[in-house]
Amino acid sequence: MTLDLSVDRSSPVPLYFQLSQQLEAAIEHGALTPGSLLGNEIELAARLGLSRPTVRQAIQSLVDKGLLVRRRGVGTQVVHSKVRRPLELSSLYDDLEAAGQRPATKVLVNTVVPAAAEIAAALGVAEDSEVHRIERLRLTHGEPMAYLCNYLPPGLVDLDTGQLEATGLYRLMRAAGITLHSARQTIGARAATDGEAERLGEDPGAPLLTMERTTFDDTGRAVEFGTHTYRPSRYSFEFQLLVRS
Amino acid sequence: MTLDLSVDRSSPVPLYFQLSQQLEAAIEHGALTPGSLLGNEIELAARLGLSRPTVRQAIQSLVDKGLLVRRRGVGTQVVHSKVRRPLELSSLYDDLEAAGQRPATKVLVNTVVPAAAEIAAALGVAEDSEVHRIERLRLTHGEPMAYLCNYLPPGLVDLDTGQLEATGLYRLMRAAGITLHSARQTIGARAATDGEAERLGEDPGAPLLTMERTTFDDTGRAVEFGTHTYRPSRYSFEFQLLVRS
DNA sequence: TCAATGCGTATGTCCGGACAATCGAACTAC
DNA sequence: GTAGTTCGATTGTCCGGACATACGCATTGA
Repeated sequence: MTLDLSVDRSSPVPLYFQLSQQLEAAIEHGALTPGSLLGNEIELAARLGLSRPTVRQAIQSLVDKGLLVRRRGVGTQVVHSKVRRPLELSSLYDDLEAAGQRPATKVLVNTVVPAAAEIAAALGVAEDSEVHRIERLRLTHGEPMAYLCNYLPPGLVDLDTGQLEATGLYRLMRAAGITLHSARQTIGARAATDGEAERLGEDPGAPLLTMERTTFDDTGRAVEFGTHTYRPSRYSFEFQLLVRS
Repeated sequence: MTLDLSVDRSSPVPLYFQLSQQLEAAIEHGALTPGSLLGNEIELAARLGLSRPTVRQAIQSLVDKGLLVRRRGVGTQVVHSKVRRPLELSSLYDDLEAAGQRPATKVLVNTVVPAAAEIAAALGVAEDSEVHRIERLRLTHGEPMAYLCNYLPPGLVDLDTGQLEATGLYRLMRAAGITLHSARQTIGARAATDGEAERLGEDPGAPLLTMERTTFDDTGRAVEFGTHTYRPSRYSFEFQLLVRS
């Protein structure tokens, strides 16, 4: 069966984007079965009344997502494996919400403190200058799941405790006009201290999953530094990687 | 100072790639300082004797890498933050080698076993069909750092114990003509069992960092499944993320 | 003084075409 | 029958141009 594709030239949505979305939907929906050829670009362009560069741009975006593979002299085919999340920079809150977990947040601390050396270095501010400090407990199904401690440079976001409990930190930052660009992460493990064990409902010495992250906006400014600890029985990092070729 | 750029039209290397490499080198080297504008595409194309699409392709590849940011009506500027590793699908061996650690590998088991249910499901083969099983101990500075257990479908790679001790598994697979495409990973933590503690030189119940991974080639075939455990005092996952926009 | 408007500039999108490089298969010669 | 060759198909690279869109800034107006 030939795929039912069409584009709307009166729409403000770019043509290549319309096409790539339709192709992605067709793959998701099963209309394009894994391993099948996509048909050559020239003919596809002619069929849709588009130019080849436009069609190529649409296909390329799906190749970058890992859904398609191009082979010179052969064609473009659909990759078998179901790519779920190519590991984007996401907030724990969004992740849980997407998984249908209905997360709850309890703000333990929301204050301004002088920056310790490590914090100042990560955020690129002067030592002992004032930074925001937020401590939160994230719960699912009424049980604590993670303890989140974050630091932010002053003046970037208005950190309202009520909003922090209703949504994620990243969403607040984006709403404040910050363009998130990249983040440097370290994931490790260690034994719980007495205080951590108490907060998370674990025993002292129990294994904890830890994550440390510094986030940058598109000007290269550090906009957030956080140290998180997770209960490994209730959370693990799961993601999909693509080879960069 | 105007940047010293040039392309070699007689080279088989694509022009856009030559340009992107020179730009990347200039950024790395500091000739292009963070935050500086790159100059408009039209003029850059004219200066190099290239067309604008070619210049755009070069710039776009660096934008995808997170080194540049485009702003319509403004220009293209260099991002401040130093992007190190955009989290590619890499082997532990290569990572350690790149860090100058000189890793050592001890192959504990290299055999063929019937696939248990979990393994068969991950690799997409029939239960109890034969699969390769490899158990390795990775050491740095003479100390154990990770215990790696991997399963591979039969007939893909010739698993020579000597080669396994001299290099990483991924390198062997690539050498065997396998095109690695994507991998699904889960990172977590748990307490060490008695056997694990013994192998890694930790105490029973000590926190361990765990990673489970299934790797696929570009036809969507699962080509490897592995469960790894790391000593958190000696290893943690460190990487850089980019927002997909 | 401050807000609204207009303009220049740069990137975003799209077109139509050309030639090269590579893969797979059919074909041919031994 | 097998190995080497040719050839068609398809993607890779590159060109030159056109118009749309958004941002920053200067100008203008209230």
